[in-house]
Amino acid sequence: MRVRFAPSPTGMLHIGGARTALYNWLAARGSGGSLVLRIEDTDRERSTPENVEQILDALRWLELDWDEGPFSQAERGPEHADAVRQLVDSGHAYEDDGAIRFRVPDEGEIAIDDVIRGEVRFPLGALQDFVIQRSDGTPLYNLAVAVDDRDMGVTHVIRGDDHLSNTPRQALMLDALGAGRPVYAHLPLLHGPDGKKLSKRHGAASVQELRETGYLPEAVRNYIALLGWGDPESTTFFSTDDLVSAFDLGRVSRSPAVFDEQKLRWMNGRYMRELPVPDLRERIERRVGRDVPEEAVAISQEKLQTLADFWPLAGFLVEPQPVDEKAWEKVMTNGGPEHLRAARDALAAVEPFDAAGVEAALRAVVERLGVKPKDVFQPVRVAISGTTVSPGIFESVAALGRDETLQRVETALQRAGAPSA
RNA sequence: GGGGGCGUGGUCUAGCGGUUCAGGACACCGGCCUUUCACGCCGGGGAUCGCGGGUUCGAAUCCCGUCGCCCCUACCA
Repeated sequence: MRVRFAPSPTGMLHIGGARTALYNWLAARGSGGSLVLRIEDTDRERSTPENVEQILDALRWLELDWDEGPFSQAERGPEHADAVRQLVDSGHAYEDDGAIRFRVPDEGEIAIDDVIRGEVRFPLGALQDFVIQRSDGTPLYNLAVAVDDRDMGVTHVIRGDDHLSNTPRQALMLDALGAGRPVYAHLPLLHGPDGKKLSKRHGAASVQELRETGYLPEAVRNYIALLGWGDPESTTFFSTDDLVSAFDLGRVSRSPAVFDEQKLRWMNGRYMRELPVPDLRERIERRVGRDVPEEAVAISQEKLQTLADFWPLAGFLVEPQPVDEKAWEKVMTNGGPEHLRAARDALAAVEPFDAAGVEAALRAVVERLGVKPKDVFQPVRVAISGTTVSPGIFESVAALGRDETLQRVETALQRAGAPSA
Protein backbone atom coordinates (compact mmCIF):
# COMPACT_ATOMS: atom_id res chain seq x y z
CA MET A 1 0.00 0.00 0.00
CA ARG A 2 1.32 3.38 -0.97
CA VAL A 3 -0.58 6.42 0.19
CA ARG A 4 -0.06 10.14 0.14
CA PHE A 5 -1.01 13.16 2.13
CA ALA A 6 -1.39 16.08 -0.22
CA PRO A 7 -2.23 19.31 1.57
CA SER A 8 -2.43 22.64 -0.14
CA PRO A 9 -0.18 25.04 1.74
CA THR A 10 -2.68 27.57 3.00
CA GLY A 11 -0.89 28.05 6.29
CA MET A 12 -2.22 26.43 9.40
CA LEU A 13 -2.96 22.73 9.25
CA HIS A 14 -6.46 22.41 10.62
CA ILE A 15 -7.60 19.34 12.44
CA GLY A 16 -9.46 18.01 9.45
CA GLY A 17 -6.22 17.96 7.52
CA ALA A 18 -4.45 16.53 10.52
CA ARG A 19 -6.90 13.68 10.68
CA THR A 20 -6.51 12.98 6.98
CA ALA A 21 -2.76 12.89 7.53
CA LEU A 22 -3.22 10.58 10.52
CA TYR A 23 -5.45 8.16 8.64
CA ASN A 24 -3.02 8.02 5.77
CA TRP A 25 -0.20 7.47 8.20
CA LEU A 26 -2.09 4.73 10.01
CA ALA A 27 -2.93 3.03 6.75
CA ALA A 28 0.70 3.12 5.65
CA ARG A 29 2.16 1.99 8.96
CA GLY A 30 -0.46 -0.67 9.47
CA SER A 31 0.21 -2.22 6.11
CA GLY A 32 3.95 -1.89 5.99
CA GLY A 33 3.45 0.45 3.08
CA SER A 34 4.74 3.95 2.56
CA LEU A 35 3.48 7.48 2.92
CA VAL A 36 4.35 10.16 0.41
CA LEU A 37 4.04 13.83 1.27
CA ARG A 38 3.11 16.06 -1.61
CA ILE A 39 2.41 19.76 -1.49
CA GLU A 40 -0.40 20.80 -3.78
CA ASP A 41 0.99 24.16 -4.68
CA THR A 42 -0.14 24.67 -8.24
CA ASP A 43 -1.91 27.79 -7.03
CA ARG A 44 1.17 29.95 -6.63
CA GLU A 45 -0.70 32.72 -4.91
CA ARG A 46 -1.25 30.91 -1.69
CA SER A 47 1.80 28.74 -1.77
CA THR A 48 4.64 30.30 0.12
CA PRO A 49 7.67 28.63 1.70
CA GLU A 50 6.44 29.79 5.10
CA ASN A 51 3.07 28.15 4.58
CA VAL A 52 4.70 24.91 3.54
CA GLU A 53 6.95 25.00 6.56
CA GLN A 54 3.96 25.44 8.82
CA ILE A 55 2.37 22.31 7.47
CA LEU A 56 5.57 20.35 7.95
CA ASP A 57 5.96 21.68 11.48
CA ALA A 58 2.47 20.60 12.36
CA LEU A 59 3.09 17.11 11.04
CA ARG A 60 6.37 16.82 12.90
CA TRP A 61 4.75 17.94 16.10
CA LEU A 62 2.07 15.31 15.65
CA GLU A 63 4.91 12.87 15.09
CA LEU A 64 3.52 11.74 11.77
CA ASP A 65 6.53 10.95 9.66
CA TRP A 66 6.52 10.42 5.94
CA ASP A 67 8.71 8.21 3.79
CA GLU A 68 9.13 10.36 0.72
CA GLY A 69 8.86 14.02 -0.08
CA PRO A 70 7.77 16.62 0.47
CA PHE A 71 7.36 16.89 -3.26
CA SER A 72 6.25 20.08 -4.85
CA GLN A 73 3.47 19.61 -7.30
CA ALA A 74 4.37 22.89 -8.96
CA GLU A 75 7.81 21.54 -9.82
CA ARG A 76 6.33 18.75 -11.87
CA GLY A 77 5.24 21.04 -14.64
CA PRO A 78 6.96 19.04 -17.39
CA GLU A 79 5.20 15.82 -16.41
CA HIS A 80 1.84 17.62 -16.28
CA ALA A 81 2.47 19.18 -19.66
CA ASP A 82 3.34 15.78 -21.11
CA ALA A 83 0.10 14.34 -19.85
CA VAL A 84 -1.87 17.23 -21.29
CA ARG A 85 -0.16 16.75 -24.62
CA GLN A 86 -0.93 13.07 -24.55
CA LEU A 87 -4.58 13.78 -23.83
CA VAL A 88 -4.78 16.29 -26.65
CA ASP A 89 -3.03 13.95 -29.05
CA SER A 90 -5.38 11.13 -28.23
CA GLY A 91 -8.38 13.39 -28.66
CA HIS A 92 -9.38 13.37 -25.01
CA ALA A 93 -8.67 17.06 -24.62
CA TYR A 94 -8.83 20.13 -26.79
CA GLU A 95 -7.84 23.76 -26.80
CA ASP A 96 -10.34 26.39 -25.85
CA ASP A 97 -9.30 30.07 -25.78
CA GLY A 98 -5.76 29.03 -25.05
CA ALA A 99 -6.69 26.78 -22.18
CA ILE A 100 -6.98 23.03 -22.53
CA ARG A 101 -10.18 21.26 -21.66
CA PHE A 102 -10.75 17.61 -21.02
CA ARG A 103 -13.52 16.16 -23.09
CA VAL A 104 -16.18 14.45 -21.00
CA PRO A 105 -18.44 12.03 -22.88
CA ASP A 106 -21.99 13.32 -23.15
CA GLU A 107 -23.58 10.08 -22.13
CA GLY A 108 -23.01 7.12 -19.94
CA GLU A 109 -21.84 7.08 -16.39
CA ILE A 110 -18.74 6.40 -14.39
CA ALA A 111 -18.61 4.27 -11.29
CA ILE A 112 -16.14 4.96 -8.53
CA ASP A 113 -15.33 2.29 -5.99
CA ASP A 114 -14.79 3.78 -2.60
CA VAL A 115 -13.65 1.76 0.37
CA ILE A 116 -15.77 3.85 2.69
CA ARG A 117 -18.77 4.73 0.51
CA GLY A 118 -19.07 1.69 -1.63
CA GLU A 119 -19.77 2.20 -5.31
CA VAL A 120 -20.69 5.75 -6.29
CA ARG A 121 -22.05 6.42 -9.75
CA PHE A 122 -21.93 9.71 -11.61
CA PRO A 123 -23.86 10.37 -14.81
CA LEU A 124 -21.38 11.87 -17.24
CA GLY A 125 -23.99 14.18 -18.67
CA ALA A 126 -23.74 16.25 -15.51
CA LEU A 127 -20.03 16.86 -15.97
CA GLN A 128 -18.82 19.76 -18.07
CA ASP A 129 -15.68 19.64 -20.11
CA PHE A 130 -13.26 20.98 -17.56
CA VAL A 131 -10.07 22.95 -17.88
CA ILE A 132 -6.92 20.97 -17.14
CA GLN A 133 -4.37 23.53 -18.22
CA ARG A 134 -4.53 27.30 -17.97
CA SER A 135 -3.86 29.45 -20.98
CA ASP A 136 -0.51 30.28 -19.42
CA GLY A 137 0.44 26.64 -19.71
CA THR A 138 0.22 25.74 -16.02
CA PRO A 139 -1.79 22.71 -14.93
CA LEU A 140 -4.88 22.70 -12.75
CA TYR A 141 -5.56 20.73 -9.67
CA ASN A 142 -7.53 17.83 -11.11
CA LEU A 143 -4.96 17.08 -13.76
CA ALA A 144 -2.00 17.48 -11.46
CA VAL A 145 -3.50 15.19 -8.86
CA ALA A 146 -4.26 12.45 -11.32
CA VAL A 147 -0.87 12.61 -12.96
CA ASP A 148 1.05 12.81 -9.72
CA ASP A 149 -0.83 9.96 -8.12
CA ARG A 150 -0.08 7.89 -11.18
CA ASP A 151 3.59 8.83 -11.35
CA MET A 152 4.12 8.38 -7.64
CA GLY A 153 2.61 4.95 -7.68
CA VAL A 154 -0.11 5.85 -5.21
CA THR A 155 -2.30 2.81 -4.63
CA HIS A 156 -4.81 4.32 -2.20
CA VAL A 157 -6.13 7.84 -2.23
CA ILE A 158 -7.37 8.70 1.25
CA ARG A 159 -8.72 12.24 1.40
CA GLY A 160 -11.62 14.39 2.51
CA ASP A 161 -15.12 13.85 1.27
CA ASP A 162 -15.04 17.23 -0.41
CA HIS A 163 -13.01 15.54 -3.12
CA LEU A 164 -15.51 12.84 -3.87
CA SER A 165 -17.16 14.97 -6.54
CA ASN A 166 -13.80 15.52 -8.17
CA THR A 167 -13.03 11.86 -8.33
CA PRO A 168 -14.86 11.09 -11.57
CA ARG A 169 -12.83 13.78 -13.32
CA GLN A 170 -9.59 12.34 -12.06
CA ALA A 171 -10.63 8.81 -12.85
CA LEU A 172 -11.69 9.83 -16.33
CA MET A 173 -8.24 11.29 -16.99
CA LEU A 174 -6.49 8.28 -15.57
CA ASP A 175 -8.57 6.07 -17.82
CA ALA A 176 -7.79 8.25 -20.83
CA LEU A 177 -4.10 8.13 -19.97
CA GLY A 178 -4.24 4.39 -19.84
CA ALA A 179 -3.26 4.40 -16.21
CA GLY A 180 -4.85 2.30 -13.53
CA ARG A 181 -7.07 3.89 -10.91
CA PRO A 182 -6.08 3.92 -7.26
CA VAL A 183 -8.39 2.66 -4.56
CA TYR A 184 -10.36 5.58 -3.20
CA ALA A 185 -11.37 6.27 0.38
CA HIS A 186 -13.24 9.49 1.08
CA LEU A 187 -13.28 10.56 4.68
CA PRO A 188 -16.23 12.36 6.29
CA LEU A 189 -15.62 16.04 6.83
CA LEU A 190 -15.09 17.63 10.21
CA HIS A 191 -17.38 20.39 11.40
CA GLY A 192 -17.00 22.96 14.14
CA PRO A 193 -19.12 23.14 17.32
CA ASP A 194 -21.38 25.60 15.50
CA GLY A 195 -22.22 22.94 12.97
CA LYS A 196 -20.47 24.72 10.18
CA LYS A 197 -17.69 23.07 8.35
CA LEU A 198 -14.28 23.49 9.81
CA SER A 199 -11.72 25.35 7.78
CA LYS A 200 -8.94 27.83 8.12
CA ARG A 201 -11.45 30.59 7.87
CA HIS A 202 -14.03 29.38 10.35
CA GLY A 203 -13.52 28.50 13.96
CA ALA A 204 -10.01 27.35 13.43
CA ALA A 205 -8.78 24.60 15.72
CA SER A 206 -5.55 24.25 13.86
CA VAL A 207 -2.81 21.93 14.95
CA GLN A 208 -0.66 24.87 15.93
CA GLU A 209 -3.44 26.18 18.14
CA LEU A 210 -3.80 22.82 19.80
CA ARG A 211 -0.10 22.83 20.46
CA GLU A 212 -0.23 26.30 21.95
CA THR A 213 -3.15 25.35 24.13
CA GLY A 214 -0.92 22.74 25.69
CA TYR A 215 -2.25 19.48 24.31
CA LEU A 216 -0.01 16.46 23.99
CA PRO A 217 0.52 15.16 20.46
CA GLU A 218 -0.29 11.61 21.50
CA ALA A 219 -3.57 12.74 23.00
CA VAL A 220 -4.43 14.73 19.90
CA ARG A 221 -3.69 11.70 17.76
CA ASN A 222 -5.90 9.50 19.88
CA TYR A 223 -8.70 12.03 19.90
CA ILE A 224 -8.80 12.83 16.22
CA ALA A 225 -8.46 9.16 15.32
CA LEU A 226 -11.84 8.72 16.97
CA LEU A 227 -13.39 11.47 14.87
CA GLY A 228 -14.77 9.31 12.14
CA TRP A 229 -13.69 5.91 13.25
CA GLY A 230 -14.23 3.51 16.12
CA ASP A 231 -13.60 -0.13 16.82
CA PRO A 232 -16.38 -2.63 17.62
CA GLU A 233 -15.57 -2.55 21.33
CA SER A 234 -15.92 1.22 21.47
CA THR A 235 -12.44 1.49 22.88
CA THR A 236 -11.58 5.02 23.91
CA PHE A 237 -7.89 4.95 24.64
CA PHE A 238 -5.48 3.79 21.99
CA SER A 239 -1.74 3.90 22.22
CA THR A 240 -0.34 4.82 18.86
CA ASP A 241 0.76 1.24 18.32
CA ASP A 242 -2.73 -0.01 19.09
CA LEU A 243 -4.11 2.53 16.70
CA VAL A 244 -1.87 1.29 13.95
CA SER A 245 -2.99 -2.29 14.39
CA ALA A 246 -6.67 -1.57 15.08
CA PHE A 247 -7.31 1.05 12.43
CA ASP A 248 -9.34 -0.15 9.51
CA LEU A 249 -10.16 2.10 6.57
CA GLY A 250 -13.24 0.09 5.79
CA ARG A 251 -14.70 0.91 9.18
CA VAL A 252 -14.37 4.65 8.79
CA SER A 253 -17.65 6.45 9.32
CA ARG A 254 -19.49 8.13 6.48
CA SER A 255 -21.04 11.03 8.35
CA PRO A 256 -19.37 14.29 9.32
CA ALA A 257 -18.07 14.68 12.86
CA VAL A 258 -17.92 17.69 15.12
CA PHE A 259 -14.69 18.58 16.84
CA ASP A 260 -15.36 18.81 20.58
CA GLU A 261 -12.57 20.47 22.48
CA GLN A 262 -14.01 19.57 25.85
CA LYS A 263 -13.53 15.92 25.14
CA LEU A 264 -10.03 16.55 23.91
CA ARG A 265 -9.28 18.38 27.18
CA TRP A 266 -10.56 15.46 29.18
CA MET A 267 -8.58 12.98 27.16
CA ASN A 268 -5.48 15.11 27.32
CA GLY A 269 -5.78 15.21 31.10
CA ARG A 270 -5.88 11.45 31.16
CA TYR A 271 -2.70 11.29 29.12
CA MET A 272 -1.00 13.86 31.32
CA ARG A 273 -1.75 11.85 34.42
CA GLU A 274 -0.18 8.76 32.96
CA LEU A 275 3.03 10.46 31.96
CA PRO A 276 6.11 9.68 34.05
CA VAL A 277 6.86 12.78 36.12
CA PRO A 278 10.28 13.42 34.54
CA ASP A 279 8.68 13.30 31.12
CA LEU A 280 5.88 15.63 32.11
CA ARG A 281 8.37 17.94 33.75
CA GLU A 282 10.41 18.15 30.59
CA ARG A 283 7.37 19.07 28.54
CA ILE A 284 6.26 21.67 31.03
CA GLU A 285 9.71 23.21 31.16
CA ARG A 286 9.86 23.38 27.42
CA ARG A 287 6.54 25.13 27.43
CA VAL A 288 7.15 27.67 30.20
CA GLY A 289 10.69 28.19 29.05
CA ARG A 290 12.35 27.76 32.41
CA ASP A 291 13.31 25.16 34.95
CA VAL A 292 10.60 23.82 37.18
CA PRO A 293 11.12 21.74 40.33
CA GLU A 294 10.19 18.13 39.79
CA GLU A 295 8.23 18.23 43.00
CA ALA A 296 6.07 21.03 41.66
CA VAL A 297 5.22 18.88 38.66
CA ALA A 298 4.61 15.79 40.75
CA ILE A 299 2.08 17.42 43.03
CA SER A 300 0.29 19.20 40.17
CA GLN A 301 0.00 16.32 37.78
CA GLU A 302 -3.40 15.06 38.83
CA LYS A 303 -4.96 18.48 38.40
CA LEU A 304 -3.68 19.30 34.95
CA GLN A 305 -5.61 18.92 31.75
CA THR A 306 -3.18 20.74 29.51
CA LEU A 307 0.40 21.91 29.77
CA ALA A 308 -0.94 25.44 29.93
CA ASP A 309 -2.70 24.65 33.20
CA PHE A 310 0.55 24.24 35.06
CA TRP A 311 1.61 27.81 35.51
CA PRO A 312 -1.67 29.22 36.84
CA LEU A 313 -1.92 26.29 39.22
CA ALA A 314 1.64 25.88 40.40
CA GLY A 315 3.67 28.80 39.14
CA PHE A 316 3.91 29.99 42.75
CA LEU A 317 6.16 27.04 43.42
CA VAL A 318 8.62 28.53 40.97
CA GLU A 319 8.33 32.15 41.97
CA PRO A 320 5.91 34.33 43.99
CA GLN A 321 2.73 35.17 42.13
CA PRO A 322 0.57 38.30 42.33
CA VAL A 323 -2.14 38.18 44.97
CA ASP A 324 -5.64 37.62 43.69
CA GLU A 325 -7.67 40.29 45.45
CA LYS A 326 -10.91 38.38 45.48
CA ALA A 327 -9.24 35.36 46.96
CA TRP A 328 -7.52 37.52 49.53
CA GLU A 329 -10.74 39.22 50.61
CA LYS A 330 -12.43 35.91 50.92
CA VAL A 331 -10.01 34.18 53.24
CA MET A 332 -8.30 36.98 55.11
CA THR A 333 -11.42 38.09 56.89
CA ASN A 334 -13.09 36.49 59.88
CA GLY A 335 -9.94 35.60 61.69
CA GLY A 336 -7.95 34.66 58.63
CA PRO A 337 -4.81 36.55 59.65
CA GLU A 338 -5.08 35.18 63.14
CA HIS A 339 -5.27 31.62 61.89
CA LEU A 340 -2.43 32.30 59.57
CA ARG A 341 -0.27 33.49 62.42
CA ALA A 342 -0.98 30.32 64.33
CA ALA A 343 -0.14 28.28 61.27
CA ARG A 344 3.10 30.16 60.90
CA ASP A 345 4.14 29.35 64.42
CA ALA A 346 3.31 25.71 63.94
CA LEU A 347 5.13 25.46 60.64
CA ALA A 348 8.22 27.05 62.10
CA ALA A 349 8.62 24.05 64.34
CA VAL A 350 7.74 21.24 61.93
CA GLU A 351 10.37 18.54 61.74
CA PRO A 352 10.92 17.04 59.28
CA PHE A 353 9.41 19.58 56.95
CA ASP A 354 7.57 17.21 54.63
CA ALA A 355 3.94 16.85 53.58
CA ALA A 356 3.10 14.53 56.45
CA GLY A 357 4.77 16.77 58.99
CA VAL A 358 3.08 19.85 57.63
CA GLU A 359 -0.27 18.16 57.67
CA ALA A 360 0.11 17.05 61.26
CA ALA A 361 1.13 20.53 62.34
CA LEU A 362 -1.65 22.29 60.49
CA ARG A 363 -4.29 19.90 61.68
CA ALA A 364 -3.10 20.42 65.22
CA VAL A 365 -3.64 24.13 64.74
CA VAL A 366 -7.13 23.50 63.47
CA GLU A 367 -7.92 21.45 66.52
CA ARG A 368 -6.42 23.87 68.99
CA LEU A 369 -8.27 26.81 67.48
CA GLY A 370 -11.47 24.84 67.24
CA VAL A 371 -12.12 26.00 63.68
CA LYS A 372 -12.81 24.26 60.41
CA PRO A 373 -9.89 22.88 58.45
CA LYS A 374 -10.37 25.33 55.63
CA ASP A 375 -10.26 28.26 58.03
CA VAL A 376 -6.58 27.53 58.46
CA PHE A 377 -5.71 25.92 55.16
CA GLN A 378 -7.12 28.58 52.90
CA PRO A 379 -5.28 31.52 54.47
CA VAL A 380 -2.07 29.52 54.18
CA ARG A 381 -2.88 28.70 50.59
CA VAL A 382 -3.49 32.30 49.65
CA ALA A 383 -0.40 33.38 51.53
CA ILE A 384 1.90 31.10 49.61
CA SER A 385 0.16 30.94 46.23
CA GLY A 386 -1.73 34.21 46.02
CA THR A 387 -4.96 32.43 45.24
CA THR A 388 -7.39 29.82 46.45
CA VAL A 389 -6.56 27.18 43.89
CA SER A 390 -3.40 25.16 44.16
CA PRO A 391 -2.16 21.61 44.48
CA GLY A 392 -2.72 19.98 47.87
CA ILE A 393 -1.83 22.49 50.55
CA PHE A 394 0.43 20.20 52.59
CA GLU A 395 2.35 19.10 49.53
CA SER A 396 2.58 22.67 48.34
CA VAL A 397 3.96 23.94 51.63
CA ALA A 398 6.43 21.09 51.80
CA ALA A 399 7.52 21.65 48.21
CA LEU A 400 8.07 25.32 48.89
CA GLY A 401 10.23 24.61 51.92
CA ARG A 402 10.19 26.06 55.38
CA ASP A 403 12.08 29.26 54.70
CA GLU A 404 10.17 30.31 51.64
CA THR A 405 6.85 29.37 53.19
CA LEU A 406 7.53 31.31 56.35
CA GLN A 407 8.70 34.28 54.37
CA ARG A 408 5.55 34.37 52.28
CA VAL A 409 3.35 33.92 55.29
CA GLU A 410 5.14 36.78 56.95
CA THR A 411 4.59 38.96 53.94
CA ALA A 412 0.93 38.08 53.96
CA LEU A 413 0.59 38.86 57.63
CA GLN A 414 2.06 42.26 57.08
CA ARG A 415 -0.19 42.84 54.14
CA ALA A 416 -3.12 41.95 56.36
CA GLY A 417 -1.92 44.51 58.83
CA ALA A 418 -1.82 41.91 61.51
CA PRO A 419 0.80 42.19 64.19
CA SER A 420 3.25 39.49 63.26
CA ALA A 421 4.19 38.74 66.82
C1' G B 1 -30.55 24.65 -11.28
C1' G B 2 -27.62 19.89 -12.18
C1' G B 3 -24.68 15.88 -9.97
C1' G B 4 -22.91 13.53 -5.49
C1' G B 5 -22.59 12.46 -0.22
C1' C B 6 -24.56 12.24 4.67
C1' G B 7 -28.66 11.91 8.70
C1' U B 8 -28.31 6.94 16.17
C1' G B 9 -29.37 11.51 22.97
C1' G B 10 -25.90 18.47 22.98
C1' U B 11 -21.12 15.95 20.92
C1' C B 12 -17.91 11.43 19.27
C1' U B 13 -19.40 6.65 18.43
C1' A B 14 -21.20 0.85 18.90
C1' G B 15 -24.87 -1.70 16.38
C1' C B 16 -25.56 -3.67 10.03
C1' G B 17 -33.03 -8.25 10.41
C1' G B 18 -34.57 -11.10 16.03
C1' U B 19 -30.62 -13.49 23.10
C1' U B 20 -31.97 -5.70 26.91
C1' C B 21 -30.97 -3.02 19.64
C1' A B 22 -30.78 1.21 21.92
C1' G B 23 -24.50 0.00 24.37
C1' G B 24 -19.83 3.01 25.50
C1' A B 25 -17.41 7.94 25.98
C1' C B 26 -17.40 13.53 26.60
C1' A B 27 -20.62 17.15 28.47
C1' C B 28 -24.72 17.93 32.05
C1' C B 29 -27.30 16.99 37.11
C1' G B 30 -27.02 14.73 42.12
C1' G B 31 -24.06 12.18 45.87
C1' C B 32 -19.44 10.39 48.06
C1' C B 33 -14.43 11.88 48.92
C1' U B 34 -12.70 16.64 50.97
C1' U B 35 -8.14 21.83 52.62
C1' U B 36 -9.42 24.89 47.29
C1' C B 37 -9.73 23.15 42.35
C1' A B 38 -9.37 18.87 40.10
C1' C B 39 -8.91 13.54 40.05
C1' G B 40 -11.49 9.19 41.49
C1' C B 41 -15.94 6.44 42.74
C1' C B 42 -21.42 5.92 42.74
C1' G B 43 -26.14 7.28 40.84
C1' G B 44 -29.35 10.16 37.33
C1' G B 45 -31.78 12.85 33.20
C1' G B 46 -31.45 12.74 27.95
C1' A B 47 -32.02 9.49 21.44
C1' U B 48 -38.04 5.25 19.40
C1' C B 49 -32.31 5.57 15.69
C1' G B 50 -34.32 12.95 10.44
C1' C B 51 -39.52 12.12 8.69
C1' G B 52 -43.30 9.10 5.90
C1' G B 53 -44.45 4.76 3.55
C1' G B 54 -43.24 -0.30 2.16
C1' U B 55 -40.97 -5.47 2.59
C1' U B 56 -41.13 -8.99 6.79
C1' C B 57 -43.80 -12.87 11.98
C1' G B 58 -40.11 -9.02 13.30
C1' A B 59 -36.13 -3.04 10.97
C1' A B 60 -32.01 1.74 13.72
C1' U B 61 -30.50 -2.28 10.57
C1' C B 62 -33.54 -3.90 3.52
C1' C B 63 -36.44 -0.83 -0.43
C1' C B 64 -38.95 3.78 -2.02
C1' G B 65 -40.19 8.70 -1.18
C1' U B 66 -39.50 13.16 1.50
C1' C B 67 -36.99 16.91 4.44
C1' G B 68 -32.48 18.89 6.25
C1' C B 69 -27.22 19.61 6.07
C1' C B 70 -22.72 19.33 3.26
C1' C B 71 -19.57 18.80 -1.26
C1' C B 72 -18.65 19.49 -6.57
C1' U B 73 -20.54 22.26 -10.65
C1' A B 74 -13.51 28.10 -11.15
C1' C B 75 -8.26 29.08 -16.43
C1' C B 76 -8.93 27.53 -6.60
C1' A B 77 -7.17 23.34 -4.19
